[in-house]
Amino acid sequence: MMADLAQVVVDVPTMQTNQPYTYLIPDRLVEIAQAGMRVIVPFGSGHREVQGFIVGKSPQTEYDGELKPISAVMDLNPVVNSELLQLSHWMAETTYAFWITCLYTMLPNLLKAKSQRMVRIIDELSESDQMALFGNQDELDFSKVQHDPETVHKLSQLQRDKKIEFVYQVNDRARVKTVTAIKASLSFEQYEDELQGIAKNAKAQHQLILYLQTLGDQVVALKEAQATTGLSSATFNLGQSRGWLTKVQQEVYRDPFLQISVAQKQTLTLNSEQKVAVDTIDQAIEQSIAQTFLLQGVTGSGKTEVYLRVIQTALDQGKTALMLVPEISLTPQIVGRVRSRFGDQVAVLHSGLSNGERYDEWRRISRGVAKVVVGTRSAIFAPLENIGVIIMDEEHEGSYKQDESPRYHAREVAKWRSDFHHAPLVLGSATPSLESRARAEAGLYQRLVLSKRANQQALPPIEIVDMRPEVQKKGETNFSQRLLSALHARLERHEQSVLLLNRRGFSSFVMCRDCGYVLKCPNCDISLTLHMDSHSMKCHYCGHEESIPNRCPQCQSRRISYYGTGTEKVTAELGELLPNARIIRMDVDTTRRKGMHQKLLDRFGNHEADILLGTQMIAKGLDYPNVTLVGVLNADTGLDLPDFRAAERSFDLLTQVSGRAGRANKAGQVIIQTFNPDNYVIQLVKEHDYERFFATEMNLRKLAAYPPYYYTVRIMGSHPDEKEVAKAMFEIRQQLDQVTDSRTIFLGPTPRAIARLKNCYYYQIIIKYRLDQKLHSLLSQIMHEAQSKYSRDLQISIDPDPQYFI
DNA sequence: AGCACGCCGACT
DNA sequence: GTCGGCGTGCTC
Repeated sequence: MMADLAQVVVDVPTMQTNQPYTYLIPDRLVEIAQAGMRVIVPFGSGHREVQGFIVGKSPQTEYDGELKPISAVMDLNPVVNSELLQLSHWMAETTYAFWITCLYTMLPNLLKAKSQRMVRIIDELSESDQMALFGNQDELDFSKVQHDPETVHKLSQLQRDKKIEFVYQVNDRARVKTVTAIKASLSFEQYEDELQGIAKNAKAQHQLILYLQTLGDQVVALKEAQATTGLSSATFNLGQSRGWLTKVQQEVYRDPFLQISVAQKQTLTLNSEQKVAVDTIDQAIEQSIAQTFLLQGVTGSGKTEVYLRVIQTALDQGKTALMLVPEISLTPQIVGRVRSRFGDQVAVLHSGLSNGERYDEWRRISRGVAKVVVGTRSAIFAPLENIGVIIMDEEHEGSYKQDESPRYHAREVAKWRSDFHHAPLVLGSATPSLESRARAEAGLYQRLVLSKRANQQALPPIEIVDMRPEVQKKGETNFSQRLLSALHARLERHEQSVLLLNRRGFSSFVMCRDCGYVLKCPNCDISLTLHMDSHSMKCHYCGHEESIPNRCPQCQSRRISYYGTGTEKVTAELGELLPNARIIRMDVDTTRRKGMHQKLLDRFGNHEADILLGTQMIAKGLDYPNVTLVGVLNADTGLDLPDFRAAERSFDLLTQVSGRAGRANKAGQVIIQTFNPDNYVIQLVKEHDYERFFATEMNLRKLAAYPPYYYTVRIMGSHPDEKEVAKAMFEIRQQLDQVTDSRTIFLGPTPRAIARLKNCYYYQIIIKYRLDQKLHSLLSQIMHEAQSKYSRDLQISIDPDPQYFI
């Protein structure tokens, strides 16, 4: 029996509608409608239509109400295959997100249709209403008038009088880019006949026919045909009207690679450690084993070459490969290398692409044209089939966790797909996350170590400079004598230096020196940040902007000025200390414009500057042979944040930035300035000793019951009224206490460090657990009940394994 | 989300 | 008496 019912997940992201609804498949669509296709369905009262996904078909349903039919099917082929459909469901379950949100997250933006609310006239209006509201049209886009209360009021009256109705239109935005192309419409002999018929002096026509004879069945872009023949478009038009050729619209893919410079193709020989790693992973690919490997390699140890080799193996086996990188803009070299090795088989997916480019890359993957995918977090959903290997470079990076719903971790999704495809997963890092390193310790992951740099250079020596005596001697400064003379030496030798200003958890704010007043955002309880570019104070959370005060609003003192160190201030100080040095400053302000990031790096790479001074963003991926000195101006700021991962992140940052020195044949040197020279993080960075850092940090995590010993979940509640959130969150806490395992630990509810944000109050409960059978279903239940149980404005979100705790 | 339904206060 | 405010429940 033909299934004629479809289970549809509708685009109404609420907990109450987070389930498949049953629809009739009308006869005309029975042959077409498949699971994984987007559909338009009527939903709710009135003429409301929404987009949805068919997630299954069935001949029967439990639902005994009246069924509505699917209005339209939006796709000819499923946009979500069976694997990704299952994955979306799993993700919705494990991240407490709406199924519909998960489905959209896996697809390019363009496939999210925009629904338009139109107002349509159904009965004659008075002359004045007609003109005032609709003019000469009989339809009106409601979104254009919805902010005008008078018009809205008028429209709702007319609706009540049944003069107008509201209609919802769903427009698919996905457009395929096409170019005009031509193809020959006659046979070789027929063209011979045509040649007899044209005038002797019609040279252009003659040439056109000769050209068409060479084409055979080929379809050639009109532009290209013009270029090769040198004939004008008029000639081709004439050819069309004579019936010599036909014009067709040919689908093309937008090329996102035009801007990425492709590095020189080079074959590198593997050292013995690399060889072991490659062979081991190759074996898992060939035998289709879903083993996870932790590829632990010091900075510059040639992890990329290992990736490329195992991708090649997957391709040789007729399989595909998926490679994730933390941020494309920071690792353009890697993309370049993959592309130079595998050419057109590579598709790239990252945030820098336009919606159109992203859609085209996605289609190339979907159709099996692209067999290797390189991309950032969301590329983990690339519709590749028959995956042979999945690679995650810099697996410890926080950017692999999405910090909005669905709050998935790409590592977990990668694991899921690795299991599904029976393909190995390779996690690469110089400073693995404690979670991954601990799993390797427990034997769940297989550890592969690259302990030597590929270029045989030793890791650069790291020197720790105690800033306390420096500041006592010279007063407030960002540069120790030691660092200054090292910079001097580089200038004289025409070598380059990189300076890191650690700004994590640190901002330039305005403070009154007399009364201590700090300028804060009126909407959010956080300090405003000084922006010299725009001469204003800005809130980094809500975007509030005001002018820089010259008198303290509290005590009227004029001694109100900025406090803290920004790259601007440091650049100025450096300019005074080393007047001859050419400095490039890199931070969020100088790289805000698209492409600026790469431009600045390119300038530095071309030795147009001696010193690159920047924030965290300079720590990764930078690979310039002429850099022999790395200085860290203030190693401390990240160490004492109220976040259990602060030490781990600092270790990673300092290790990464140290790795920028001495990449080629010149020896490198690293100088780290700190007010805490004895801190274990600083000391172990100096020793290049990740393993001891791991052991030390694991002990601390064990004592404090944090990951990897415990799992964490955060429940966040928000409401415009503080009393409402607090009440609801305390009730949730009680509910948790009663049901969950006694060994499970709760923190809170507490107001967030920034309790008020965008005029909402935030409270959070942190849950730490090891084994808790009931917790998951209880959390799902809390999500479900939230809307009906508490105030309607209460927002509850649940974040499994949150990355930031402040 | 968006809409209907229903229950209360303040108005022609 | 009724218009319109918003709290509540439902959407195959």
